[in-house]
Amino acid sequence: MDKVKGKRGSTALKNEITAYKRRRILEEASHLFFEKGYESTALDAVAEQLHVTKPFIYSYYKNKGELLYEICQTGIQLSLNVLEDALAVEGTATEQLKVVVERVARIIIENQRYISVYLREEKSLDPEDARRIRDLRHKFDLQLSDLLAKGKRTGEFDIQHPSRAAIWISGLLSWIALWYHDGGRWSATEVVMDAISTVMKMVQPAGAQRG
Amino acid sequence: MDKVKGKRGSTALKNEITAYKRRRILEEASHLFFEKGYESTALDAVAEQLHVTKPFIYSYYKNKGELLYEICQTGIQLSLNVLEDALAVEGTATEQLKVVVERVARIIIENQRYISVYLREEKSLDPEDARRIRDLRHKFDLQLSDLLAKGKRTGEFDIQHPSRAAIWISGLLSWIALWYHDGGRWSATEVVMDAISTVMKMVQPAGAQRG
DNA sequence: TAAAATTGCTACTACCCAGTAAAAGTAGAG
DNA sequence: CTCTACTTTTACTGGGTAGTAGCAATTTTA
Repeated sequence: MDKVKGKRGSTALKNEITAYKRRRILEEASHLFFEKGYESTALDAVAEQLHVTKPFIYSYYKNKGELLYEICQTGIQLSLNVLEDALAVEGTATEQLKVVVERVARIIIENQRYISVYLREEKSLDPEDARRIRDLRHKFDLQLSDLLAKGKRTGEFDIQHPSRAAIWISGLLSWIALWYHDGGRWSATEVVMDAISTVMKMVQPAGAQRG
Repeated sequence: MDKVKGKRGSTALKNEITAYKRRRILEEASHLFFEKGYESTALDAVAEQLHVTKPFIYSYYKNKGELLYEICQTGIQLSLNVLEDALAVEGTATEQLKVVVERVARIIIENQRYISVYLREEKSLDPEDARRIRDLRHKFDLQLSDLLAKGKRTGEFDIQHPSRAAIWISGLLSWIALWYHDGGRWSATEVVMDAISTVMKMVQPAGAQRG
């Protein structure tokens, strides 16, 4: 029996279970926040989806705001991670940009709930939390901007202002979260492909060939 | 004394005053909904801004939802009107598209509050109201799509699928409402100009000159 | 100036929901 | 079997707000 910090038994497994419960709570909360909006969703409704009660949630999350923070943070952090992974792939700016757009578009479609809850509910976040997430987005835009600047130097891209171009591109990607829906007019793959070619046209110099 | 429909006196002026009061209510409501979100804004707060009381608002609007509807509807209707005006201007598809993007971008910046409240709070709308506004947006996308299709036929535009391109373009325009802010890094004019050149690059065939 | 209509406000209700205290239930250790 | 630690629930409070009934003030009409 280890008395380390007052805990006993197989803490490893216990932590996994706790983590699992937290994930499930987050999942159902994100569904409901996405469907009905944050303020219109009662934690009792989230609890009901999980067949538990509200105080159950409160023993895994400090309050409703923390739940919102984790949802918003998750979406943005995932996008940022994917961007950084994609940038690590060797290649020309053109090749890298294609990989970035493809992967980020995919992750946004897969995590649509998280991203769109963030875009819609930013105002409901605790100001400090909002700032932290804005910093992540800023990091995203900066890295994208650096890539565009690199492509501009090599002559691959024709853009006037990399940081403004980065905003249009990250906007185009975010926009997917706001209108895409499963089983809609277009498949995820079509949307991703179209996002790639649209972004490439935005940056390609006049006279360039279609990639 | 005209007993027409139970009204008397100078109904014309009275109606103007009533309309003015409704506009003022809408204006303050849109400010607060924009700053704090719809559900987090109490009608008492709106009343306070106007130096009146809540029942005052209820004598000009049926309920809080009607206020939200008018705000959302206003923003979208304005954009649609501007699009239709712009399409009435004679010219090639290229010229028309430039005019469309310029005017719509401007109207979106001018009416940012209305547009972004709509984008964020669509889920809080009465389903019937939401449908009506979605129809307006759909009309917008269709007209834009027709313009793109026309440009494609004449060879001015190189796009695979006009209706998907229309979504990217209307997304790019809507996106402005979500990140632009007065006194920020870029002026309204810079943003509008950049929107135009970005959209034109999205549709221009390979080998085309910068406009 | 008095009646009638209109306009706005005071004061209230009814409901919803975030958050909590404390009890009940459950499982492992000896 | 029972003590202990942990998990989940029952049952509640407090604060906030949408919406309303009815009164008070003002303006209009005659």
